Amino acid sequence: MMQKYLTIYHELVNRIETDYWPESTMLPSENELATKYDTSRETIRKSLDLLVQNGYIQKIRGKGSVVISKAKFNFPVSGIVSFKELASEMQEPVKTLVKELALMEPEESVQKDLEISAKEKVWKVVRVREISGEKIILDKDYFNPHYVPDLTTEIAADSIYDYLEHELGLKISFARKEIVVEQPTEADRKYLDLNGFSNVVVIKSKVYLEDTSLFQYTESRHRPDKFRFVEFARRVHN
Amino acid sequence: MMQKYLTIYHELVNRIETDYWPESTMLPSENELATKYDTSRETIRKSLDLLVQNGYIQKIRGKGSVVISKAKFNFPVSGIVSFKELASEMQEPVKTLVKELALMEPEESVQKDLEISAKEKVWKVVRVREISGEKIILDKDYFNPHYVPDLTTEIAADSIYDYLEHELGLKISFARKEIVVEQPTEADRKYLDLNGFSNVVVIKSKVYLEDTSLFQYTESRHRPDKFRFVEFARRVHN
DNA sequence: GAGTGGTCTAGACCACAAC
DNA sequence: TTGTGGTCTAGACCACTCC
Repeated sequence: MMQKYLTIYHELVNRIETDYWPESTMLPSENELATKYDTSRETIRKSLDLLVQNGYIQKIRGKGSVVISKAKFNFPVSGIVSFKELASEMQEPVKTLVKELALMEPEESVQKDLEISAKEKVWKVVRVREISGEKIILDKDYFNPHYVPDLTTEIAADSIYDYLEHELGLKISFARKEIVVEQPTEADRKYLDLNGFSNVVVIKSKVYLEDTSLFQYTESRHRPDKFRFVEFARRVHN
Repeated sequence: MMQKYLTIYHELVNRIETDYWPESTMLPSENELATKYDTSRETIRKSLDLLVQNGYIQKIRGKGSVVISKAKFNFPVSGIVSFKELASEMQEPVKTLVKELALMEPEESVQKDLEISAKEKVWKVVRVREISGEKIILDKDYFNPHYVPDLTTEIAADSIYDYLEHELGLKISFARKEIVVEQPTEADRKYLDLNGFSNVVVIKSKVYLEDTSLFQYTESRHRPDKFRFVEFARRVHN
């Protein structure tokens, strides 16, 4: 049995996404919802908090909750969401090409990024993402073998995250990301269809497990014309 | 009197940022904190939720809350945080140059972005941000005059957000942002020290008030070598 | 004055981790 | 078995909006 507040949250999301409640509609009041779902107001508020965080509604004190949802879609900015998950929401056909997969002694910079002591080996995976037949993204992943003892080309071609979460039972929890623009490296020129572009957009991520251990460092290198990042942000007055 | 949970949140943030609780320390349990602050556990949990959202701690079921904070700093990515706020956290000297300020009939694209009917005028503000003597960022802001009737060069040179929030009493609430890479425009070439770069990173934002009305559209155009965006992301399993 | 969302309480039971 | 965080409840009072 799923938690009440999550069940209610999903039902409300559904009503918004199916336009049962179109944009700028007022939701029923918290008391009404509590009665309707036969629960307490605090539980309803927990569901509404999720709607607020995910950009579906805006609460207005003394008035109520307004639907503000718009089309929402992210372009592949990997790190905490798997490429397979993103690809499933995209229109264009996508393909993954595994270029490199090895357990090796890492370069010094990676050693530092993965916070690993010298001489420890790491998994290095290099993959190209092809979108509509063009090689757009170069993903370089490094895994701490303490958490990821084995990897195969089959896994890398499908979804490493699927494998980690469902086969190994790892619980991925949070990531620290950084987006910068860099000069293309040799590997970028070799593997990507750069079309003369003299920059690539790079998303660098450190990914952590539920117990706060760092297990992955990733660089996702994008051709700039195909890069797009969307965000919903709230102004905080803490 | 500030709300209890915010007061407690700030006190906990302070303990983390001053290294009273360094990284990977275990916080006192929720029950201990509730006793210590003479409050209920739910109130403590509200404070801890804020710490989680802002990347200070990670909660582990059955164990406790671990400090995960690292140095946190954002490079000027304007839209929902004012440049003045960002500048105050930066090391380098910054300067704002107002290049244009006028109430005018907007181009068609801006009309659309601001969701304004034809023939309505908008405030257009063009400003250059100089960092360590280099012209790095070009900010183009458009305001709906229904919410922002007056603007002056003095306000634009200092902080428009200060003026909106403290003088006009506007309550800025949320924004939808998009980050893309574009070719430099004529204005970019004219106003910025592009140093031969053939791309600019553009952050486009629509900014909304508490009552969900759209009042501002902004393009913040950055020289790519000085652009940097950092993010803390959680993996959601909703 | 009636209705809304914001805060806070004092309990309860649960799933999970550690011993 | 004990202690932790996760969920849920039924109430209370407040600040705010609207009529």
